[in-house]
Amino acid sequence: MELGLAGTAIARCAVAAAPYAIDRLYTYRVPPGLTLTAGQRVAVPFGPGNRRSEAVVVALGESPGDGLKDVAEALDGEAFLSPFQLRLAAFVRKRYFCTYFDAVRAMIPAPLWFGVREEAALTVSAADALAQVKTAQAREVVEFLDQRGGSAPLSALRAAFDGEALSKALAYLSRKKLLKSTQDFTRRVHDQAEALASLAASREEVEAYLSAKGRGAPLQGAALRLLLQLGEVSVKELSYFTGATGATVRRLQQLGLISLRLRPVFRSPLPDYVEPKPLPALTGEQQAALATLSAKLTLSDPGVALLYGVTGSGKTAVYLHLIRRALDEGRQALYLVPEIALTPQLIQRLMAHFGSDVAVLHSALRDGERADQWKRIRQGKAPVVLGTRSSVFAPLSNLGVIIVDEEQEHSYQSEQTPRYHAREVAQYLGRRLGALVVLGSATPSVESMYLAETGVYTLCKLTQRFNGAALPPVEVVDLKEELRAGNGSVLSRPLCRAIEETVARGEQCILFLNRRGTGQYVVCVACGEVPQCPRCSVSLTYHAANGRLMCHHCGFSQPAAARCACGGHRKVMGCGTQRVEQELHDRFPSLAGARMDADTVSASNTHEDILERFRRDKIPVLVGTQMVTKGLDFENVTLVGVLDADMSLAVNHFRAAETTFSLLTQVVGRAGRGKSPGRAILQTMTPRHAVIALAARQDYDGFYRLELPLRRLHGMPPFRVVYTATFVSPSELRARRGAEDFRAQVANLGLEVLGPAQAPVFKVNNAFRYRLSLLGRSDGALRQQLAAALAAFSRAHRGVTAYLEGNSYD
DNA sequence: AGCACGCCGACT
DNA sequence: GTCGGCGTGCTC
Repeated sequence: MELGLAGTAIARCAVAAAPYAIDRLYTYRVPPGLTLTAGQRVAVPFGPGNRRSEAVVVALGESPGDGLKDVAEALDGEAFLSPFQLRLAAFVRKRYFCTYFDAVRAMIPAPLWFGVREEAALTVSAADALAQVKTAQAREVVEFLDQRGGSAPLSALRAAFDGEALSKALAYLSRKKLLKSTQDFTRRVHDQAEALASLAASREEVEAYLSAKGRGAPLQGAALRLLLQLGEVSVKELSYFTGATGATVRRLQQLGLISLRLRPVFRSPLPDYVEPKPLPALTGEQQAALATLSAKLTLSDPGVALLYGVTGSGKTAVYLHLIRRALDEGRQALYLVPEIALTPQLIQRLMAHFGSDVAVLHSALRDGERADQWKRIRQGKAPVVLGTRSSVFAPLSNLGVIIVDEEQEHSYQSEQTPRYHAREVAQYLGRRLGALVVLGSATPSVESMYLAETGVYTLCKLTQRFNGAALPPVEVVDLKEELRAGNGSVLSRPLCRAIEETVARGEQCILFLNRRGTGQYVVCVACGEVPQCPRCSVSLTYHAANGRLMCHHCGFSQPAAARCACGGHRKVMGCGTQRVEQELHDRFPSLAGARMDADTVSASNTHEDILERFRRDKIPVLVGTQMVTKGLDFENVTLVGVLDADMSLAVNHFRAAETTFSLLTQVVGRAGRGKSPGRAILQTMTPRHAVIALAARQDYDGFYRLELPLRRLHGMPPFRVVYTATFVSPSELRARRGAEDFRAQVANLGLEVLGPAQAPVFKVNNAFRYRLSLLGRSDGALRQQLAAALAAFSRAHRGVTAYLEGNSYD
């Protein structure tokens, strides 16, 4: 220890309570007796009221500092995040305009977050408090607390009182110093462990004990004999096989014959065992791609590769070989997929080759499973990680390869703070850890293809379908013509004929509804009124399952009354999958159908259940949304119908054409994966639209050559970055003024600014949203200037929340 | 954001 | 006087 000059031990922390406007690392004194490590979570006092806030220690040091507050307590026993993850958090903060803590929290799986429990306590006796309190609400709160011995959790108060009145009363009481609130932090999920028993005495001693007991104590005898045979056995198994109870085990432990130890148990969603298989044999083309890619694995800066392979060309086989190579180099592999639905089939394949080296991470896992998969990864027990967007933050520090499959999918873009894009984060990881990043797609995003074409990425192509099968022929049906012929149904005549023919051959069909989230709604037949959300500027969606009208933005719901306020009858509208199912039934009464969408998929009736039934029972028709497009591989499906091919073109977004093309190509690719040839039918209102025609021909190159000049012309990605700034306030005027002010503030940064315009959903939860689009170069200096402008804005505009995002994928 | 402080008008 | 509303300043 230094003499005299020794400074105080300090911790620089990312504090949860610090909003964007004042976000920086805050310095606290580490009180004597507390030892901290960078990456550990702590509780600190913050603000004038010294409310306790969660924080993460980012760095430790010494300083002469005085006037520093003390760290209140350590929440973790050891570092929770690695030094690398802390660096990654710093990158995320800079890149995505969020706070340190937002960035750090992204690295932690939600089940391992701390929850705050807030408790309100009277500081004086209830009688003394009542003597000083005049308002009725505050008196009621004091009495409520008094009945509970002077204190109660805030949640109990919230349940008992009206929200507005309660916050007034609490503010009043704490102003008078009659009330103090405390915060403590608890974790949702705890570690699980199992007890293992083993012999603590020598074989001879145990045998001596057994013969001395003779026929007495049969349970002890059975337990000891099992242990003699097996060595170490979990107490659970010991009880199961011998009937021994906790008492028997305790007695044996007291006698010194056995000892117990705890071993952590990892709760797991993975199958216990998958039959091992050799890696799939590769075609010449696949081998060439693998050779190019694996040559990069050993480079110190392998860069990014785009694996552009037509549907069914066997990209997955290349990935598997690449993962094998990475493992052989002693390194880890991260395999990202856009949808949870894709993981079950992939887990089987990965485990067949890599066994217990595989971990899986996504938000549909149960809390305990998710937490434990994460811990296995952190402990280095699972060098192969399969997961969705958020698993790009998995605690891997020795990555050799990162695969981003279906890289064009917008589900890689996070919709919550931090609004990161997993493909971008993957590229950061690649650079920092010297890992190869492989972007895979049959329809790459225009950005990625542009970077591959200009030599920034390495381009690998797979042009042949794996089994040599031809792509299915595609027929485009003009729905306007159907209407003219008097067919207003969602099923055109050619599609109906095709369904009949397919079913007659004992083959199966998939009907795809290009519905983007919006479901069914109700409308009054008499006055035409559509029930709106009282808090948001959207119509309420009808949910048949609970018979309620619900708002997808704020959670509002109400029973779906059969009659409107005017007395008129209400009718369910919208081309949902339900309606398609109904029309199918009307047209083909004897035909069985299955439906897959957000309404029919649930915890007890998963994707896999529905798909398994479809496969096993040879259900003739499957009707579904987005979910049916992804990676399904059914040999017996020979007809794919797209009911409304142009739906996603109507969206006013620069990526509309790309999304539509990609979606249609994927859907069409679902047909004819087996021995029988497949076919596809696209129903559309705009049969001459270039994107529809190109998708019908499965002509990606044609699409790219059409789209790139348009992007260049409009200054859209990849030529510029679209920054989107959103301004939210309960006051419409303030939100708009805010947007105008920000526009003025960034006027000299050389950006093209569009707006302010009302956001697509103008009002959400009684708050109004205005938006600015800023087009500009993607460079660090500009981002820094924008970040500074945003922070200054937040300080200057009270009551307006501003968000900024620099990679609009949504 | 969340809190304290200070100023003001209104009620009592 | 005391309360609530609102603008302003600060957060290790």
